[in-house]
Amino acid sequence: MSYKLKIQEQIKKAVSELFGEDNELPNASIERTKTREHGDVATNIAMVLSKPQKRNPIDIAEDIKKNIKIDGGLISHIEIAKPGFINIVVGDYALAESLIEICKQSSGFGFSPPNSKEKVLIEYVSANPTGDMHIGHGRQAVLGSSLVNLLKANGHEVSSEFYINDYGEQIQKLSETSWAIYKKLNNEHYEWKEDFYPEDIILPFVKKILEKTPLFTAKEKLGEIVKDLILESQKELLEKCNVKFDKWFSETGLHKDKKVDETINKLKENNLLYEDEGALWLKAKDMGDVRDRVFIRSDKRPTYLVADIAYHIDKFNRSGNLITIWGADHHGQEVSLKGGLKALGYDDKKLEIIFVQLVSLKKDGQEYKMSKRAGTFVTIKELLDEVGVDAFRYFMIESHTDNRMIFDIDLAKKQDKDNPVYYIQYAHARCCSIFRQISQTDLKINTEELLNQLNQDPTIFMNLFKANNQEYSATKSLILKILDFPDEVVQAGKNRAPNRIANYLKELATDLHGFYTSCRVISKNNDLTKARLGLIYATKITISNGLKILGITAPESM
RNA sequence: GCGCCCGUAGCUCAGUGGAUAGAGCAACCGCCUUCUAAGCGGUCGGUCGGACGUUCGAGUCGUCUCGGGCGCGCCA
Repeated sequence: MSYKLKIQEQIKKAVSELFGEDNELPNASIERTKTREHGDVATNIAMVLSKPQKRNPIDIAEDIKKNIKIDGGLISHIEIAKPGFINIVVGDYALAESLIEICKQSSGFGFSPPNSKEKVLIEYVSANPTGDMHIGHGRQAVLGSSLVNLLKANGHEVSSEFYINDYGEQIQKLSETSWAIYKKLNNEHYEWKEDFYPEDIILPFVKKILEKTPLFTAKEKLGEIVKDLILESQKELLEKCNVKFDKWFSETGLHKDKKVDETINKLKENNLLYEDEGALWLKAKDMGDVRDRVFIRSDKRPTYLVADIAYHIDKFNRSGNLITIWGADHHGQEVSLKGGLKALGYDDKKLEIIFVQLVSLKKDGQEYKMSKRAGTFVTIKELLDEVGVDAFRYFMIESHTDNRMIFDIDLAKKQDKDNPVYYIQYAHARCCSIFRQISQTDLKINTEELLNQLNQDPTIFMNLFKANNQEYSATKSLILKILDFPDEVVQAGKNRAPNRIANYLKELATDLHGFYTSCRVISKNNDLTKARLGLIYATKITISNGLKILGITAPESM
């Protein structure tokens, strides 16, 4: 049990002794303080109790304080502050005990037991197989893969999926484009339409195919192979970014298996469709949408939206909880998708759609929309080649998904050194470096033996606190920060916000660097050296576990 | 016009209703005979777009308003 929970229990006990057991206080909390002047943790419980008890919060706080044991073990000091805060200074012994727990849990520190929570299926990226993925897809890819890791860290059974839009207009257009390029390469007459995909992107794929199979009679066949090649290249690129999917789900398969027809029939049975101008429409406006939506075109082909409902039904049949990540430009589809699902008896609250705001570009101080034609288009590959996968992922995960990302190309290129990811990685490398050093000294400290010792005996860690003020302060800050990690993982998971982990790691790195600067780890004092080594080990583990969630490497040296 | 998202330091952004709003970059001043200076310490920088409300307490919640982005196709 964490020191925080232990303190919480003590307070609960004190409160129930004073005011009775049945005090439900949803607004009461115990949280880490921002400044040392307010202790290490604080609770607002006296202020929350003030109204129902009709008493001054300060008086209540004083009473609670009297009922709490202050012996330097769990709690070493309590102070009542202004409006009614109870500020608590955590005892050194409780911290030493907590450090032991971390060493024991090691690479599992901060993580809930695997598959201890419900199943979640996350669908993301799902880019069209029609060419290069831009950094907008990159943002979704990094978010999605980090979220997969994050929810796993929270104990969920998670699977991930990429929905391949290999059906309909887009793929038709891909066939037409490929066919025209094919004809051109054979010096035959060809027609180039305005809305075709860019020649420079499709051309290499067609060329590659023609090396093996020079003759084609059907453009659909050619288009099919081009699509497969593009998919393969997307897969490779995403894997380079540490983005992997458990399943690549084909939209065409959905049509072949009559899943789309089934969905249409069910919607018909439920009287949710009507005919107009030769097309079948969903009564979406009744569901709160801005207008009704076409589900079957007048030429009898189903639209993307009805296929997406069929796809989500398929996902629901495989997993109780769904997360779908979309670019913000798709938010208009949410109401009809959820409305359709709800009307067919699925719980739309079990489908969570995360909208990732768009990425726009900044070049020479001016903002642009990403556009191939205007030359303001940055692909994942370009950026990846420029800054490497770690910096790429950090860049993409750093800011919250609700924020529009304005991507400064020049800054990103410059950022190879300035990127905060190196600050975090350097902290990890420093920890590793100390362990390398210790093996070279004549100190009789064997790392493995030390860790075995640290697993059981808190008295070794008590040596950490025999220090001057500056050392003590740096040490305690670092310990408290490490101990925040499990809470951060939970909070980040609940909020679907892996960027919080990035933020947390930055703060942890700051505390490590601070500790490193003011506390020398390897010294003549053997006990102190052991204790500090243990703390460095705990730090290293925490950074590494956090970076693992973000899909970023934790280098041993830099 | 309607719907979704965002307005926090010069720039990029953090900030589960808590106390004196924080980092990084940029600018300026310091710190390497000792475990990696990709580091540390300090200075400068703010009407949290604005107004009203809820609350013991609001950057955070609500209403309104101003500014920006996106969407409102028989495209996906």
